[in-house]
Amino acid sequence: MSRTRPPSSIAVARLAGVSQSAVSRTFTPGGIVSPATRAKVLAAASTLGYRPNLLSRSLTTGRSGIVAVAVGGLSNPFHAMALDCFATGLQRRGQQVMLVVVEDEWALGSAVELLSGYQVDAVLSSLSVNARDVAEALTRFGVPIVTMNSSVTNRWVRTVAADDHEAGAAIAKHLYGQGARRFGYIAGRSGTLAQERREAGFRQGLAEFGITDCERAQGNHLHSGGAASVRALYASGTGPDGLFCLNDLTAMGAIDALRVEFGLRCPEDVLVAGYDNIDGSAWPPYRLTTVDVGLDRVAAEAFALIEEEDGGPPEVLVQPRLVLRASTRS
Amino acid sequence: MSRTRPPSSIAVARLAGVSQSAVSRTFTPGGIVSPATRAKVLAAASTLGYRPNLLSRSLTTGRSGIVAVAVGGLSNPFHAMALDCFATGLQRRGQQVMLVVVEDEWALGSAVELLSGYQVDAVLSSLSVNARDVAEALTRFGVPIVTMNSSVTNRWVRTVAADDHEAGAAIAKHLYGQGARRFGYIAGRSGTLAQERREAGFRQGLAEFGITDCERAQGNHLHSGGAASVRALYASGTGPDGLFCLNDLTAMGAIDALRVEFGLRCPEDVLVAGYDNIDGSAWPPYRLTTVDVGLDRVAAEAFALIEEEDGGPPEVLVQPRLVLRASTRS
DNA sequence: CCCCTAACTGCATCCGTATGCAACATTGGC
DNA sequence: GCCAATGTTGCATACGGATGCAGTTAGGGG
Repeated sequence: MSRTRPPSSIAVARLAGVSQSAVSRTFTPGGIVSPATRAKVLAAASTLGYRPNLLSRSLTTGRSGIVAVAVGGLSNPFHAMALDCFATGLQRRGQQVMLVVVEDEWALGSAVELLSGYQVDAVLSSLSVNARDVAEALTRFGVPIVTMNSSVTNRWVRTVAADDHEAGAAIAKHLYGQGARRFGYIAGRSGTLAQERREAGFRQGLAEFGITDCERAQGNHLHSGGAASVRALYASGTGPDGLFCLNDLTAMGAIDALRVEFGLRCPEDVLVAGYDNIDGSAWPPYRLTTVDVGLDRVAAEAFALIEEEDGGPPEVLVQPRLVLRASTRS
Repeated sequence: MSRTRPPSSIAVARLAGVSQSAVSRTFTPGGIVSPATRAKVLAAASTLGYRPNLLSRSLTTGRSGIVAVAVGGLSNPFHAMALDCFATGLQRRGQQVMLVVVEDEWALGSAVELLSGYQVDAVLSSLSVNARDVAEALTRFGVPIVTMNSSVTNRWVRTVAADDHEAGAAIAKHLYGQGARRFGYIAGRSGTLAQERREAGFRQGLAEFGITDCERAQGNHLHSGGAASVRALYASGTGPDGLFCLNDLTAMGAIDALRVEFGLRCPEDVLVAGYDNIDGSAWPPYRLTTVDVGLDRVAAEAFALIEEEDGGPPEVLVQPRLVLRASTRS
């Protein structure tokens, strides 16, 4: 596509019969120009279709106005929600979003390396950083990074976390209160912090009722993993009657498999709870009890963190909210 | 966050005892430097943690390496899928993604205005452009724009379209073949082209069986709109026994409402088909017959278009694929 | 009517990198 | 031992815009 260079401030200045600085000042917020000059400049700019080149502006100002957002696979609605939240929030604040889709925290490292070349003002990530060497690598770029649920933080890597432990315990208490006595937990793929905290909280919650047994299966954060886990848990003998899944997608897969493959009803035979409060969790086939982390608040805290002067807290905790629905109403 | 400016090529040059141009050539693909100099430069660069500033590079080269992607609300999984496709494809091609979340095509106009200030090399959008003045506004920026399903195209605004008309007709034929005789169509909010083509194709398909009656309701592209439309269609008397919805989310809402609010079964009482083939459409409660537009091919064609020299086709058509599932198996 | 001040303008320079051009060194051929 | 060809290097400048500083102008007060 043969692109001719767009008009520069010099071209506008020439047409308007003023200096290039006058053009620059006209388009710089807070720039001092007389109304007459401003009018001439704006007229010339509009006939030429001039728009200031924001990249070269960032050369002098040192701020690009670009914030990078790194998210995991968008086929998980939670990641899509998080991205939507971050992106619209940033747009409202007049910042641009550079998107990176990333597999895991190691990919985050190389992504940030690349992004630092684009002088991004900050990086927001819905992934967590739990490996010390990844955190150190990220630190090298001198870019403020805000992640979700990281266990490793430092001057440049901060985190906004939901109180997953608390939420896990609350789910345990709720399930017990609804009459469940044989418990199961369906985990995610890797040992992420969110995952570990939810499970630990759940088990501690159970322990308070003197329950130490809790079956466990490994999913993949997706619908298919929930279904596969149910197959593993219920294949022989009686499975759990209270099931906590690390996220909604997993829980929905679990419910579907319980019904279709084992003829078990939810909530009559098995109580199921999830996490994330994605749109689908509220639909009639599921009516899933779940946990809403409050992405709006997470985003707001993240925005505050990247503006924070040095010395801000390395970790901010947000209180998630239990969403009770029919999937756990016995 | 007090950020100290990152090291520049001059700093590296000084440390390595060479000229700034030598540093530049070392980091420019195809740059001519002797192995000895390159080694010195790389050593100095690594001790300083130097990364070339890609923004100032784009100042001289005229290409930023940034492609903008504009998508509608990400709570619709289809948009999330499209974004995922575009983003991973662009990343693989070494381009960066600037994301804009946008309400409608008018918002697209102002978004592109802003983006052109960032010298994006191209704009990909999962929205369609149907208003002539929007298309003309977009043209002013001299940025190649590839949209989905636009009815207005020109030198700068091209489009990759799925053959929605054909797909709509195929759905009609399929529903008729499965025994449906009273038909209904649930539309989207606005008069987008995709929407109109799907409906027109559906009606034409019905016409081939001599059917000219087709009830109609207006949804909102979301689950809630499908449910509301079903309420409108089935409130009085017998509703349709063959229902085509402009997208999967709407269809899933329709199915849920049919079952929960009217006690109607799908597919036994009503055949329901959707469009998009989002993940959830395959889950047991729905097993939705739908249309897969083949986002991979769409993305590939879009990439080809933005590289095309002048004179490429303004519109590329992609053949969608019918996905038959239990929701239409009588 | 004059002087001082405030408002504005343009000049020059800088931001970090790319690149045409001339200068330079090295090597080989004769 | 001289010249030319080849391969490197640095100098200078350009990209588009922001800004300190000095100079200009207009306006107000005495």
